[in-house]
Amino acid sequence: MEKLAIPRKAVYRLSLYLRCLQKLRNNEVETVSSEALAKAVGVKPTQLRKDLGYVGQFGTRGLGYSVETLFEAIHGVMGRTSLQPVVLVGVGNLGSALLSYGGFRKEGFEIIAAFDKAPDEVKKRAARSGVPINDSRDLVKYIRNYQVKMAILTVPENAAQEVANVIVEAGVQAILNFSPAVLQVPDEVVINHVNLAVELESLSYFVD
Amino acid sequence: MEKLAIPRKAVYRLSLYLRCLQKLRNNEVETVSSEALAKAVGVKPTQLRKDLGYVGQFGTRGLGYSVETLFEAIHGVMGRTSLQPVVLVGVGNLGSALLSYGGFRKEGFEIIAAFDKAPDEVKKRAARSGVPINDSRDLVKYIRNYQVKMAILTVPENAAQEVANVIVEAGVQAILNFSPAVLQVPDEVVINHVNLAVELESLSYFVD
DNA sequence: AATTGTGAATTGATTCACAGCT
DNA sequence: AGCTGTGAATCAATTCACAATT
Repeated sequence: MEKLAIPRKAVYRLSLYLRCLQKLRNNEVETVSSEALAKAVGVKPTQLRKDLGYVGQFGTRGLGYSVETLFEAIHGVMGRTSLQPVVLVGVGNLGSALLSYGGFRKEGFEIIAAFDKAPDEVKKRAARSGVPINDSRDLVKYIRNYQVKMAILTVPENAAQEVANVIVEAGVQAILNFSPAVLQVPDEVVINHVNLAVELESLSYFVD
Repeated sequence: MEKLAIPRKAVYRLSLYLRCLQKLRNNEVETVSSEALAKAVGVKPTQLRKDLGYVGQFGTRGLGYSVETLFEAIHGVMGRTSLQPVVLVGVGNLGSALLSYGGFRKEGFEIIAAFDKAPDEVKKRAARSGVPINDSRDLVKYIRNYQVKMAILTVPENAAQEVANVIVEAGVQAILNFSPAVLQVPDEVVINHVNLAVELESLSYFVD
C-alpha cells in the first residue's frame, strides 16, 4: 500500500504545504521559513520540518526554504504532474452535488465520467455539470480504456462493496469513499473515507 | 472546548457505533458483541470496548451488549435528541451542492437557512433545495433568533475567518469548515475540517 | 464458555533541544 | 545570528493480556 515510508498523516500535510506554496509562488514570494509556512497551514514548525524530512533536504540553514524549490520537491513526490483523471460512481444526491461542484479541477483532478445504475433518471439532474453520465455496466471497460487510477464513490452503502470490487479489479488504486460502508480491498489499494454526517454528528457532541 | 474527557477521535467513533446500532435496532437485533460491532464499523474490538469505557459500562460479560441499551447510552451522550438546526454560509459551488444533498436531515441535522453575500445571484441555483437563501447581513440576527449552535462554512478562503468571527460572536459553538483556511476561534468552539481537494490529492500520492 | 472492562505494554505521532550550516 | 535537520524525549492512541462476571 505505502509507496515509500511516508506516514499517511504526513502525506496529508504535505498536500497542505503544497497548496500553500502554490499561493506563495503566485504572489512571487521567494523564500519562506518553516515557522511562517507552518503557521499558514496551522501546524508547528517542528512538525513541518519533520514532514519535509521524509521528502529530503531543501532548506538553507539560517535562511529558510526557496518557495520554488520546495514546491517542486513536494510536487515531484506528491503530485501527479498532469491532470489526474477520476471517475465518480453513484449519481445520487451527493454524487450529483459533487459533480456540480467544480472545485476538483483546479486542484489537478478531473472527473472525466460519472456512472450510475440508472443513468437516464439522473441525467438531467447532473446535466449542467458537463460530465457525461454513463451506465454502470460500462464502468470496467471505461476504467481499463482510460487507465483510470482513482475513483470517487458516492453509491448507497449496500452497493459500495460490490462497486469497489469491480473498480479495483478494473485497475483503480485509490478510492475516495463517501459511503458509510467499510470496504474490503487489497492492501495495495488506498482509501480515504469522508462521512459528512459523522463529521457533523461528532461535532454536535461538543455543543450544549 | 471538551465537554467531558472523551478524546476527539473516540467521539468520532462513537458516532460511527451509533449509526451501526441504529441499523441493528431497525433489524430488531437484540444483542451484539464487541467483536461483531467492531467489525461492522472497521475497528478492533478492544478499541470499541475502550471507547465505550469513556461512556460507561453497559455490557454483560459472557454475553455482549443489548443493542437497545447501548444505543440509548451513546445517543444520550452524543446525540442531540431533537433535530439540530444548522446554518450554511457561502452558497457557491460547494455550498449549493451541499444544500441539494439532502443527506443531513435523516441524520438529525437540518440546514434551516443558508447565507450568501449576494443571495440573488445564487438563489436560483439552489432554489430546488427548499432552503431559504438570505443575505449575509442577517446572519447574526438569525443565529441569535433561532439560537443556532452549528454552522457549515463553504465560503472562499479569504472570507472564512471573518465569517467565523461573526458567527462565533453570535453564538455558534461548532463549525464544519470546508474552506482551506485555518480558523482562529476561542477554545470553547470546535471545528471539523473537510478539505475534499486534499483528500483526493493525498490519495494520489499512492497511485503510480 | 464466552465476553466484557481495564491496567500495562506497545506503538505511533508530536514536540523538544540542540548540533550543524550559511 | 538565524534557521534547518534530526536524535532523543514526551505525549497520545492503540493493542495486549487477563482478571472479573454472567
